[in-house]
Amino acid sequence: MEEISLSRKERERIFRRKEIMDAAVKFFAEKGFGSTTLEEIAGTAEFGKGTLYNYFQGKEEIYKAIIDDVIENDEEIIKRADLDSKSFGEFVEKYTRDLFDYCLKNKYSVLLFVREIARFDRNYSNLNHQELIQKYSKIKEIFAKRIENGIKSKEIKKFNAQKLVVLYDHMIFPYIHHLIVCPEPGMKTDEEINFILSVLFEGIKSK
Amino acid sequence: MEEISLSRKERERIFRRKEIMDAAVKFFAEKGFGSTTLEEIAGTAEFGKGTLYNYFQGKEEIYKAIIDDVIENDEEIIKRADLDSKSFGEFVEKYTRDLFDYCLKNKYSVLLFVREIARFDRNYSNLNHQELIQKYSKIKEIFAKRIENGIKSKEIKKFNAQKLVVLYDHMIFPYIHHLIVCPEPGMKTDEEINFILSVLFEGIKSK
Amino acid sequence: MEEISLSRKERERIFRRKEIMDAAVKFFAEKGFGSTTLEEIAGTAEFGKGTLYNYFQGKEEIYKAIIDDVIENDEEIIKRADLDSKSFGEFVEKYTRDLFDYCLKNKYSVLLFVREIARFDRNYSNLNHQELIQKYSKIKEIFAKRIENGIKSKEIKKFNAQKLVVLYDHMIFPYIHHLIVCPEPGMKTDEEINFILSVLFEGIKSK
Amino acid sequence: MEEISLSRKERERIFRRKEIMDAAVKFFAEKGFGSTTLEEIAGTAEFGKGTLYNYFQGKEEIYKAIIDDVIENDEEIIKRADLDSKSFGEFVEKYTRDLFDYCLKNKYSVLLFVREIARFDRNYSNLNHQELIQKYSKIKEIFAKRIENGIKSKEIKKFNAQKLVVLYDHMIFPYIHHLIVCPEPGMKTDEEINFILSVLFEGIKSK
DNA sequence: AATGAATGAGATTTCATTCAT
DNA sequence: GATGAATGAAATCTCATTCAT
Repeated sequence: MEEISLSRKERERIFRRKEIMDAAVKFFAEKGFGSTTLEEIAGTAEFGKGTLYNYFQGKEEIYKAIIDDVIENDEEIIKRADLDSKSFGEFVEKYTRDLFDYCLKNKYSVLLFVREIARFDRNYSNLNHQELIQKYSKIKEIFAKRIENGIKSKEIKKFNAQKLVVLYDHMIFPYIHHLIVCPEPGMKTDEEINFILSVLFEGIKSK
Repeated sequence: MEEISLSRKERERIFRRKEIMDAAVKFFAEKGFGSTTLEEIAGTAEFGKGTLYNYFQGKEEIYKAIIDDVIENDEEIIKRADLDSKSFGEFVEKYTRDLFDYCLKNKYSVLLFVREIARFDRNYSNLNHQELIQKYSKIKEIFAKRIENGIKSKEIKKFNAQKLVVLYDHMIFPYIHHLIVCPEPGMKTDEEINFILSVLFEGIKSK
Repeated sequence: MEEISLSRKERERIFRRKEIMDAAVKFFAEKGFGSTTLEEIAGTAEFGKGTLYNYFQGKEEIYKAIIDDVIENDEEIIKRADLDSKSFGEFVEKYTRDLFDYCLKNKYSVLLFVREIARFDRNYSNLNHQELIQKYSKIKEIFAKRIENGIKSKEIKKFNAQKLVVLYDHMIFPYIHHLIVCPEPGMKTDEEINFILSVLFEGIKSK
Repeated sequence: MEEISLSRKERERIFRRKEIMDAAVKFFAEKGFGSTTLEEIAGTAEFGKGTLYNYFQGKEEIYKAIIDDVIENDEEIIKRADLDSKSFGEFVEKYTRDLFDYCLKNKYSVLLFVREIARFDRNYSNLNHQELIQKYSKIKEIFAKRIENGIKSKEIKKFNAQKLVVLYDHMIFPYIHHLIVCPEPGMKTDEEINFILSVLFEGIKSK
């Protein structure tokens, strides 16, 4: 009985944390960390200011939790794509498709990620994100390994894998972001994915 | 005589504005607008805090002036490339090369631009950037027109021009940024440009 | 139950606003708006600096609230005198007496009013006091109407009513102020009122 | 020659001091000491900010010089009236008339005086005005003495002289101020003086 | 657990005064 | 003597955090 009660409490706690993060991500994405106030977040989350402190240690922890969440999802997505695919092409397509789905459901997370990803290249951060940066590095490593395999199997040309990862990340997130922010009626995910992957694989030059 | 004297003052004023902007861009880029303090800016610029107010109306104006400066340079660069090139390939190469040069000399501006460019898609801004956004739109229009011409002349495949511009912008700035932040010794600009343009034109798939 | 609880909070809020205003009026009166600091006000009100902002939007709002309060009280006093009196003499005596009472209990408000009343003649104000000025005009109108009636009923001589109001106001407030600031031991309100009303009604010339 | 040159310089110096004071009085009167900036004053006086310091030690000295000037003129006016008149009535009339003339030529001085006179009752001042207050006391003494004489000679009723002075001062300055600020076309000084003196001497009650 | 009033450290901004030109 | 750029002390204002209820 007690265990069940605790478990419900625990579930509620996680649910409320998520609600706060959902409220916060919008502001962090649009205004940046320093220009966002806890009052805005609390107001949007429909909690009192003080209540946030029952769920997070402070502003920074909310921020970290959001980024963490995005990275964790990204990691899960890439791992699944890695497992479920054989060729490099298959891998990228699956990864891109699932990323798309995730982003469409979490539009402010993408915007935040687009704005923050630049910092991850190095420790360009006033906050201490060592763990986050390391987690993000793992994702990049998985990608890089698949690229190297793709090169070995002659599926793709011989490129510097690190650079290609950078190129992909900085191409895919802003592009998704653009689709979210400037949506065209009748947009079809498949077509968009085909477009971006065709550019990536075939280039823009006509044959 | 008097005219020269006035002109010197004016030149000095512009020079000092630039010094302040140079000090500020570093912080805006690394920490974001809201987390940057005027004290940091003033300290780096080696001015007293109050002196900044003789050159700018406030923190926001400094920020705007920096973005404005980047966009103005971008505009100049793309216009020159537009004039000096015949084919689309020639145009992109020239534009990319000059952008590279500019960015290598203004590394914090790129970083700032990478972080802020996402906002320009829509009015995602706590600051009022109408003019800036319009200026940036003009740059994109020039690019889009060249793409359409490239499509007409069968130089490149039939893509949605708007989307391709987005793709290019969000690919080139982060990539340059990455090179600046994670520099490899012996990096050669030409090779980097060849790499990114080869991906863009030919794709990554081996033939 | 809930209603009572809400009401207590609201009452407390109003009470604290008044405490801040009471602390502020002293400084505004003695030193003027521009030379008064929020630190002084907060210190005297025994609040932290930031707390003031939970009750007022800023320094200016505190100032306006004080003036507003004085004018509101003045309005109430003159309206009651207007209702409770028949002859003009009765009216002025009642109004003057109640004004005296109010002023003796709110000495800094008088001082402030004496210093600021001059601005009300016209929009001589760096602050925007349109509403306040209008409220004050209403008070003057009530007085002017009574004067006109007094003239009609031959109780008083034929004067320009507007000018007489000005004269009364600029005579009564400074005089009360003088009594507060330079109090003589054994001062009796009745005698003071008799003095000022005798001058006003009979003049100083001996018969 | 040198003496003449010095003398011209000295005259110019005094002239420029006056110009600065004329510019300043407007702002001190309208906005108060603390809310007036030297930049405003310098701008209006058509001098550079730094130039003010060649003529005054600082903001406070400008302020003092203005009040000093008003009081000196007031003193001169009352002294002349004192000398040139026999009866109390004659004295008050002459004093009032000359005060009117002076005020009409120095409208901001009156406004300033109206706003500052309240402080003189006691040392209600953040600035140190001991000398000014003493000077002003002298003026009041001259007036009080004439009142006492007027009482002795049965010209006027037996009033407390101090209080009557207060009443006169606080009646005359605001009234003049009102005429300046809300001027009616065709206003005649003589009539206004007659009005105010008739109230003062005869009262408002109809016989 | 939820709240929001209170707080004060720290941010932005103002401005009298100085001083090199 | 005239100037206005530079300054920093001091002002206003913001807001993350605490804490009593």
